[in-house]
Amino acid sequence: MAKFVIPRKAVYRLSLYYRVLERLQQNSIETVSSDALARATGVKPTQLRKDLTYFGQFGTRGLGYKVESLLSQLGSVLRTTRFQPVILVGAGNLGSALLRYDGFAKEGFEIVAVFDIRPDASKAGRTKVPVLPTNAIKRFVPENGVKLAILNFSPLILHVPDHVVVNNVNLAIELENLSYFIA
Amino acid sequence: MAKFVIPRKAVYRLSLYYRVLERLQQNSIETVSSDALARATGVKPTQLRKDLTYFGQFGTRGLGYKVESLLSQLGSVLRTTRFQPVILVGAGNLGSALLRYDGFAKEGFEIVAVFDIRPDASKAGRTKVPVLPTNAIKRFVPENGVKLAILNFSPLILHVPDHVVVNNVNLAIELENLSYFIA
DNA sequence: CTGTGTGAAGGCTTTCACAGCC
DNA sequence: GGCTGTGAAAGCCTTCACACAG
Repeated sequence: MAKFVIPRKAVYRLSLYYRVLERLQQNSIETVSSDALARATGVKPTQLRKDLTYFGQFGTRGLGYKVESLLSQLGSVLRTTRFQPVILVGAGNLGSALLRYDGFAKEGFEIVAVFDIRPDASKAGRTKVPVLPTNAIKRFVPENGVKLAILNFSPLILHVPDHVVVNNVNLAIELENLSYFIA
Repeated sequence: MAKFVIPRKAVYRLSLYYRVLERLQQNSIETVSSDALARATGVKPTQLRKDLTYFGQFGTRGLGYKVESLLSQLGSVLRTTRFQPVILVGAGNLGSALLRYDGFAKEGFEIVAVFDIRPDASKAGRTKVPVLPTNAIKRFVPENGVKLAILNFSPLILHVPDHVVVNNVNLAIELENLSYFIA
């Protein structure tokens, strides 16, 4: 399974497929075609099939995919990626709102710490998660088994070593960008 | 200015450049090279220059870019995209946290309504923004001058006409995806 | 000689077209 | 006949190499 040749975006979509499959299973639907699954996910059927082939052959020609089996197989691809300790950078309004967002916990991610340039007590407030100064990241990460998944809500660009993966989240920019494409 | 040939991602980065330039201006820095601006934004210098050429020629060879002038020119490219009324889909924990997030207002976006499948009163709670049932979107949008910038925090795929631009935000998926690339 | 502007090359991702299996 | 699996083609975006201006 040549992991390095798999497009990033294909992996991303795997998560989308997984979620739709969960819903199908809840509704006792047993098989699904690439066409139906693709439409529910907002992608093209050929893309879905292509994405799956990066990881193996899961379907039956002429029939489609067994929901349960595909779910468990995608699960085992994604499983390794769950239950990761995560840190947040930026404890502003958005970052601290996310601390109270239980969606992460449901998905198996534990936010173990938040970092902010000015970590004042008020921000920690209602949560048990420590709010630490940004410059403490370097020490914290190896000491706490954070395998370096970082969600960055601050307006700063984090310069990190190659093995560190950062996801920058700036919703205002997302929006601005979005609206550029309006008429 | 052949707008249709401009890569989406280039437009996105324009917003990033704009923000860094604002900071530079606040610090009374007058000129900046593509190299410095690129590093501050986390992109490659050639990419920055290429991005800018989609919109015109803003620099001086051998010297760099005048911060103020570039700022105002990028501003006029992006300006049209600001002060757009926006609707949110999904009033769960994350969506309602965002209602209290003042970052959007600062950037010139006004959230005019939130839609949710089950719009119970508790969700509206502390805010003035109405929480409406999802099926009211169709009527609401044209009636309220929403030019269809939609931030979707629900786990649903929104099927919309081509002229509608949707930004799907599912942070749990972002994270899951992020962690796939860790060791 | 420094640093921008840009055609051309390269790389990555999506889409096509159709072979292969149920 | 229906639907998956997949090499090949197309499309999109990034990077390179260098011309050109100050």
